[in-house]
Amino acid sequence: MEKPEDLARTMTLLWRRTLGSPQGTRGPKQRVSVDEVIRAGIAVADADGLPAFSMRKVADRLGLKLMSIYTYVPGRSELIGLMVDEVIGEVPHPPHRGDWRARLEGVARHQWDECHRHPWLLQVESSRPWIGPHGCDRYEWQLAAVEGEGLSDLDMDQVITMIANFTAGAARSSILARRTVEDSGISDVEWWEANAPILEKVMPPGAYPLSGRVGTAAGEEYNAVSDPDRSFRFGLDRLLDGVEVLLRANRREHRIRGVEEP
Amino acid sequence: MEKPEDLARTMTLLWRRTLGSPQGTRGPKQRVSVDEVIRAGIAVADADGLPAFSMRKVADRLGLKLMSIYTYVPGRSELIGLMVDEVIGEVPHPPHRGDWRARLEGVARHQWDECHRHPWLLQVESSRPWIGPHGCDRYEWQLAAVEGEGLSDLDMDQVITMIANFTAGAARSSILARRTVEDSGISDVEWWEANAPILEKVMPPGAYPLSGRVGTAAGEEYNAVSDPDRSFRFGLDRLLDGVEVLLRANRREHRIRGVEEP
DNA sequence: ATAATTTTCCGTAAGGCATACGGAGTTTAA
DNA sequence: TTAAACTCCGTATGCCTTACGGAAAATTAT
Repeated sequence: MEKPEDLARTMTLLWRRTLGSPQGTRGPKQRVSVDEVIRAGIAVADADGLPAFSMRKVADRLGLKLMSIYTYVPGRSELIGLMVDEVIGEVPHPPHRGDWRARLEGVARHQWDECHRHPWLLQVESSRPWIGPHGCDRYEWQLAAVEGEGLSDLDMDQVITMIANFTAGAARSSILARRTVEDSGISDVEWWEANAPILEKVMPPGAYPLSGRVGTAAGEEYNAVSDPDRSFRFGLDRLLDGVEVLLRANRREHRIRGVEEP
Repeated sequence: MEKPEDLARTMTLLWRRTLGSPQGTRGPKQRVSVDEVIRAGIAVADADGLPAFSMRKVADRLGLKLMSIYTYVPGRSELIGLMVDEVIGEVPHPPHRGDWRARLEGVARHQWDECHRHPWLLQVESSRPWIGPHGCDRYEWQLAAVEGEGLSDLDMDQVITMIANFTAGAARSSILARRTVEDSGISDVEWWEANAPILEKVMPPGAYPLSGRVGTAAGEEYNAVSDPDRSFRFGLDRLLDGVEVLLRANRREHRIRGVEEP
């Protein structure tokens, strides 16, 4: 579905800062820049989400007509790829400080914040992952957080992947919950008024003993049906405890084999 | 954006097995059933994914015309809600066996398999989560996996949420990777032919030392850019190690307080 | 200075989508 | 027998992406 020439063109757009603009200079000047198109795209996606993200809205925001956008980027999905790499580079990766645990927490928190700044990131499903400059920097920075702790190269990759997967899942829950309260055009009251009579009819008392007990406890503690931020911290703590178990096991094995430790 | 009467209607559709069909019997008989509509919807989503899921395709599959579908379900998003609950009930939850670790592994694996059977599940973003019968059963079953291990009600909820979040994130990666090799219309060769010259120009040797080292090791081991199933198992093992740490800490605290243990 | 070339901007149109509305026909209840 | 309720569906509105081609602008070649 994707033409090879579009692929090459998108790659040169992704790496435009490194490559410069090697175009012939004939023809009228462009009224805006690729960067402006990308930033406008991000603004639209931030405001409306990815399903409602349209080329027309990007054009409107720039004072251009719809079809002009296609002289800047090959198409919608390529523009989204460019937006993703742009957003990854938005907040610089802070230098790593503290022990491995603090560093990994930083990596996870960085991704968590990013997902909440641009909730459409988790809606992106490109057929090919684009290899852009900021994505590459990100991976290098993530790996640096676990370098020098005695993990194998493979386990370094696995640990990073695990953190990223968990964070993505938790952020997805969080964003979905936020959308629920924010932009569903129906109020909590209306929602309960419509649901309660049916749920009462359909759930005999004692039908869901554990759900009832736990749901009540959770509801009282959270004052809501869930507390995504808290779930993120809880899960991350357990995950890092698990990493600690792995690191300890590695160190023990090294000692048995007679390898020196710092 | 959602009308209250549609909400109530969808709830009675969700719980149709429990409620029966309390409709007046006037007018022509329906040519198909709601269940058939839902199953047709699932078939379409399985085949084409959620973005390409359309009411017209559902109608075509049932031998009906487009607008007739709207006499069965209020609209597209409500139909998707019904499809989700249907799919959750598709494979019965097996009774829990073994220790807590085996049980939680079963819970995670159940969700993992489900996501791969119906990859569109992770594309669903409803404004309101529908409370359906199978979803309720699922939560009860998940909680039963950690009941009786000395966790507080709140921590039971947190542990389940954590497993679900991680599994969702890992499954998302897995499904994205699968789609990349399967249905992007461009071959691996074409992809590299378009990317390699630019990447060579743009990545001086030594620019990404850790990525280079780890990426090479991972590539050789996986024979691919990633191995999602392996990442899932790795992450789940670390996660469960982390739960074990929590359980141990709980037990120690109980002992200090002089509470009996089984 | 003039012609050729390249590039931008954009109008139009094709083909997809959800769904609001209303009409025709069918079945049951009054 | 008539009124009501319900199903099926044709039509229309208003979104969406993107292929194609034309007009105008800016540079390069002559």
